[in-house]
Amino acid sequence: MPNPTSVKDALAATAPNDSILVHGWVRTRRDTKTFSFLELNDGSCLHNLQVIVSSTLPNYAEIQHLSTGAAATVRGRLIPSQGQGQKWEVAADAVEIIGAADATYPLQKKGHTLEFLREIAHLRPRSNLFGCIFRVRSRLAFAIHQFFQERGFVYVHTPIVTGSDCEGAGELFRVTTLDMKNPPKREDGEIDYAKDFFARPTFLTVSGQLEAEAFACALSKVYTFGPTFRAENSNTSRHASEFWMIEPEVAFCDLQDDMQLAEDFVKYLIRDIRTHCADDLTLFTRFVDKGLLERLDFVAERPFQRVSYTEAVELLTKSGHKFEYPVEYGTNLQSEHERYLTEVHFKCPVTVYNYPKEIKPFYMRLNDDGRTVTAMDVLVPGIGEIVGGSQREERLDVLLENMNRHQLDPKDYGWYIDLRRYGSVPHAGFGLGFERMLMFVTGVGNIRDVVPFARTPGNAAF
RNA sequence: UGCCCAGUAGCUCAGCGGUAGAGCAGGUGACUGUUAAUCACUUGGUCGCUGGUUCGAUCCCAGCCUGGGCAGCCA
Repeated sequence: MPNPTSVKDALAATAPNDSILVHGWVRTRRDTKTFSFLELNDGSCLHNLQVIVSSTLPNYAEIQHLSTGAAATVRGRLIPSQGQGQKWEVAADAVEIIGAADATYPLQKKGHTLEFLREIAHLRPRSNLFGCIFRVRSRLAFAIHQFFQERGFVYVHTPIVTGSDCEGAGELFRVTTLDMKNPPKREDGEIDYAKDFFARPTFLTVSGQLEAEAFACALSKVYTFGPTFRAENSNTSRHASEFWMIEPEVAFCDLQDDMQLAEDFVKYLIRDIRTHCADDLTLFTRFVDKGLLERLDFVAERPFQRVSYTEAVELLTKSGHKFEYPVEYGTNLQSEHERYLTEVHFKCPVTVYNYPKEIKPFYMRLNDDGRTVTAMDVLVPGIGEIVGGSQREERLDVLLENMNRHQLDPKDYGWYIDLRRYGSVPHAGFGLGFERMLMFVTGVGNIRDVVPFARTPGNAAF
């Protein structure tokens, strides 16, 4: 009995093979008088393997009832196809029905809406589009590790359950084993988390940055790549409650280095997907976003535009463009402003840096002007913010002052402050939203469609 | 969370104050090295839920539920 061959390998064959074994799911069946065409897909690639099933096979009557979605194993000979459209096909000697699928199988041969497919998240990876998306997702994750590993970065697993609720990146999910119906109470009537599992309040992490800083101040170049959780009631096509984030953190690194790293990183990922997921990208180009390949190449080849926040505000004010929200110094750039910069004015990714200190978190390094901090955001056409980063405040006194200004209690940040007390060095890092990068690379417009089983407000089915 | 849009067959949609139609899928048959095959016939619906208006509601109104778009928060 031969070892199973993947559809991908079968289609890439360089010579016929008179004994081949293929597993897969039936995509479609077409009958003729003396034989049937069976298209088998096993997810190894976008394409199906065409199988010729002769009516002389003993179980041919059963095979004629094989419908879309059924699982089958085929033994036979890989031969050059007589028809157009594929180089190889399999002439079956035996077809074993492993798992039938009846008429209630929800996936048709015809296209479905993305909204419908979301409701059958357990079956949608069997569609062409989602097969492509999740193969690209896998490759993108691999490329991320490759980029950092090639450059001597150390992969750090920062905690998912965190004891600090003060990372300043949004609402947190509480982690508790207390009995919600009858929680232990303190004398003041508040819930007594000292009696909880970790003997303190705990949450799901919103960022591994602070912990990554600790490791960067020891291993010099580190990165995290893991799940993060935000309990924000965000209902948009680019927010999820559970998403993956890549957070490099580099010691002896300033904002300029940081911006360069982010730019090199994004370009590397695009080039990697461009060369390793060519087939999948053609499907996105055909059915999702006609301009995808051009945009990817454009972004990979051209330098990102860099403008300071102050320049960006001036540029937007002078543009003469009417915005729904006015542009003024000291407020966050609105989506429409970011879109104007990256889609209309520069028509390429834009790195905006040096934001007013008031609108950024306490850990960002204060610039010499005393009014801005070394923050940077990378904005890309179609998605908006994909990277957010900064050089961190390494000066103990300034950090404490920042915390004071943000009304944070240094007691809650003991270990973090320690990093400035012992061998403190300039360091910087950023966070890149994995799903947003995946959206950019595939052209898919909704974050719910690049996550295997998406978690969004009001939705954690599956 | 706010504003806007939509819920009709398994899917994608049309329709209309007098309780419904198409294409695809499914079934049957024909035809064919086909490839989202083709052709003929055919099964299939409490028109999201609950109230209200009306002689009569799938259609008009209100509330609710679900989905989507945009905005805020961010990655």
